[in-house]
Amino acid sequence: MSPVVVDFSELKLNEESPIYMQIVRNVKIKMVNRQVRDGDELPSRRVLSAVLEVNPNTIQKAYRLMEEEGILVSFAGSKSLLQFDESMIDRYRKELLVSEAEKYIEEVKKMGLTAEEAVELIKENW
Amino acid sequence: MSPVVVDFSELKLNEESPIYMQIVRNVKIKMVNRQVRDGDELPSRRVLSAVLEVNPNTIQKAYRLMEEEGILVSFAGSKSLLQFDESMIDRYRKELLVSEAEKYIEEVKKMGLTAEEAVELIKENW
DNA sequence: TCAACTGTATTATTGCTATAATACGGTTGG
DNA sequence: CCAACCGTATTATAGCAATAATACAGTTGA
Repeated sequence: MSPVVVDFSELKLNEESPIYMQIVRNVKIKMVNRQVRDGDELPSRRVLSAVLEVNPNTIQKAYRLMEEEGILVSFAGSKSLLQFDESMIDRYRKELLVSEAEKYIEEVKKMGLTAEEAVELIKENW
Repeated sequence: MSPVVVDFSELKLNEESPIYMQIVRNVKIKMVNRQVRDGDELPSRRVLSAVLEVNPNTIQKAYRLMEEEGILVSFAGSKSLLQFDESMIDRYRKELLVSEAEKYIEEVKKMGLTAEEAVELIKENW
């Protein structure tokens, strides 16, 4: 069976948060969306740095962070493999979604919106 | 008539964006919420730096940015006054609200939510 | 086998945000 | 008048993210 190497070619980086955090976040979103599976392989640091056009050290920082979170295992001189189960997917899904909702709610409350107006604003801009 | 000096004592700074930008954004929100009026006076750089416990240079950067946006006029050795009209309030209100909605929508779409689910998530977390 | 990869580590440099410590000249109120 | 404010400007330092250029040892596949 051919190895499954995760694709990052569609990832668009922005300047609102550190690149290494955007990469970690992107992996979590792929987990939630079932675009990656337990055991899938991440591109090497050097390959991904070329694909995303960022420094290898930045990729290393992202990978190290995922290792510390326990979703990535690296073997010296070898592959880097994703490692996670359903409970982690559930946790990340909730974390990602609720934090986005809370951010939105906090900001529109500052501008005096009601829940109904906040909902209407979402529908208008969907 | 006693001068109206804008209050910043309730402003909570975070570390998600530069302080000087948070200050500018806070003034715009105050405009939208009618908490400030055209002609109101901002605290001096030194006073606000003491209130917010940040460096005077950071306040200067925020004030300079507002001058460049045309909502603040400063007189050397004298007061700093807000200057804006209804059309600017309308513009800022739309800018602030739509950008928040778009950010939320973009993120939850990444996780495959439908418009209905996105709305439900807002209601649940309101 | 061995060249080409892999992960890992180090040092230097750049840019931005923020702090710190001053300095200078204009404005103002008692 | 003049002390106490004001806005403005400069220089130095620090931390973080990111880049750049290497280096080294382990793994792997043709």
